[in-house]
Amino acid sequence: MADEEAKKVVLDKSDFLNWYNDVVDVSFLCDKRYPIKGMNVWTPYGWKIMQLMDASIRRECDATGHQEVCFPLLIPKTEFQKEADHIKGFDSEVFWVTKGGNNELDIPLLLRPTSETAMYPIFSLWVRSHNDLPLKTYQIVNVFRYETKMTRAFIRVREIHFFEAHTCHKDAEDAEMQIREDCAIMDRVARDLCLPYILTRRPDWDKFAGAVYTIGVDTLLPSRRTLQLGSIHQYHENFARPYDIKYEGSDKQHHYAHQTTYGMSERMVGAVIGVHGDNKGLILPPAIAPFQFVIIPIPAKGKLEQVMDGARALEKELIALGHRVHLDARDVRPGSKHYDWEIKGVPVRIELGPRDLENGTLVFARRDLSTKRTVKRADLKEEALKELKDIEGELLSRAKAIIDDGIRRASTVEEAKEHLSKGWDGIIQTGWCTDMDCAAEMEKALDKAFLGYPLKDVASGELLFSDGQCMICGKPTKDVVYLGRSY
RNA sequence: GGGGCUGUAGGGUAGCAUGGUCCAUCCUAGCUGCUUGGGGUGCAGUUGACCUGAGUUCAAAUCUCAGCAGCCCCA
Repeated sequence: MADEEAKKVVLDKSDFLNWYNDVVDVSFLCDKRYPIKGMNVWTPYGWKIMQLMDASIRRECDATGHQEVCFPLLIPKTEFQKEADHIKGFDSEVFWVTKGGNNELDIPLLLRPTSETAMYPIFSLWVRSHNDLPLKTYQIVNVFRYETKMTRAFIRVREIHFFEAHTCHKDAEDAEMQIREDCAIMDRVARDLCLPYILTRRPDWDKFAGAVYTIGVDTLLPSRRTLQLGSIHQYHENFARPYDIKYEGSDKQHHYAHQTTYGMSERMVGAVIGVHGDNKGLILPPAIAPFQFVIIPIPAKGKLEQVMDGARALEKELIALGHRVHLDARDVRPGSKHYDWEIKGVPVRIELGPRDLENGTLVFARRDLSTKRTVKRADLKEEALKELKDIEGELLSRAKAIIDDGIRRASTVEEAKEHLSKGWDGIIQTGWCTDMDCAAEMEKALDKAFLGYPLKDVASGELLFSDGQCMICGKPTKDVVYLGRSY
């Protein structure tokens, strides 16, 4: 099937999970027919979106002094086992390589589920003195996790296109600064995706295996369930000790490095699909749309060549202006081109026909609002920029509206149920005394899981506190928690 | 982790209960030709499939078992 063509189905976003599968299918972002569970093929169009997201991440990492590296895919079992909590966390979901040719391997190798245990033995060689710090690295590679639950394109897969930053610092304070920088990077990347998000510190039982604490970055889908965009981890010396990452300080003493990591994945593609898409298909934010403009020529008898010449000139000019453009020159009717590119989420379709050639105009069709307007050909530069900016603004404000109505406060179970009884099923903000029994009872009463402790804002990294009471036992507490449901 | 359902051309389906009617139905997409062209043109012709393996049987798309894959529900 040619990449340009889209299939016909009836999309219904009110049935979110089916809608999601259908929209991935018809927009053909990946080919799910590869015969291994949870391993899909990236199509040219889907891969381009991922690459543009990667480019956004690379730009931000490079600008903040990170260096891109690439570590091997295989990790010896012996290295993997050095940090106890880490093993426990990943044990059940690693793929093992146990044979080379016909020979059993002496030391089994595993496909990285994440790269701590691949990188840190080498970090211990790289980090010698305080002059080597901070060490800020990242890589964009595939990781493997043996998911036993049902897989879902981009959201739960076994081969994951993954970004991971790994840093080493001289002390805890420097590592904290890194985490704040990570939040700032997240903020800029999320802006490209037009996705607002929620920052929470995960509860202890839900933190990354081996971390001191984990900050989760979640966006909210229209179904008011969360989808994780990324996570940021503070390790302190937890990995530096078993992997012996030490440096000699200016005090001539040897110290363990303090480490952080930051992860994001192809799940962001899932989030963009889920948050922005509608019953006509995808809606892509301009920053990551493979084509920001698609030109649809409207031919007429005897004027085909003139129209095509005009279309080619228009294409050339838009490219020169720095936009990603596609001229759809297929010999099919214009109407079917509209449908095809609508499904694929192209922000702006530009019609150019004989009338436009005569009048010196173009017709802009916006994907997000489904509106058309006529613009002067002479104003192309300004109009093109304005259109993309307007679309970004519209997508962001729609997504913000989902989050704004997605979190509600409740100090008692009754109050929470009051919210939930009206068909609203979002995130509940409440107080928690930190007692585990209360946590379990809370999750059960609300039929939701702990998301974590919300952060006050991106810049400070501080938690949001308030004078409240535990939802279950009523004891006074300053701790504020979010409970919700996730994909 | 437990349970249920499903697997037929690129996609969607009929056939399966009661094995033979099926070198397998229809829609769509593909290909060839003509026609058409500001939101899914129309006509004619045409290519293409029973998930894999084992079993039962004179005979398997259809029954049995296993594997693989997909979907759903519950914990």
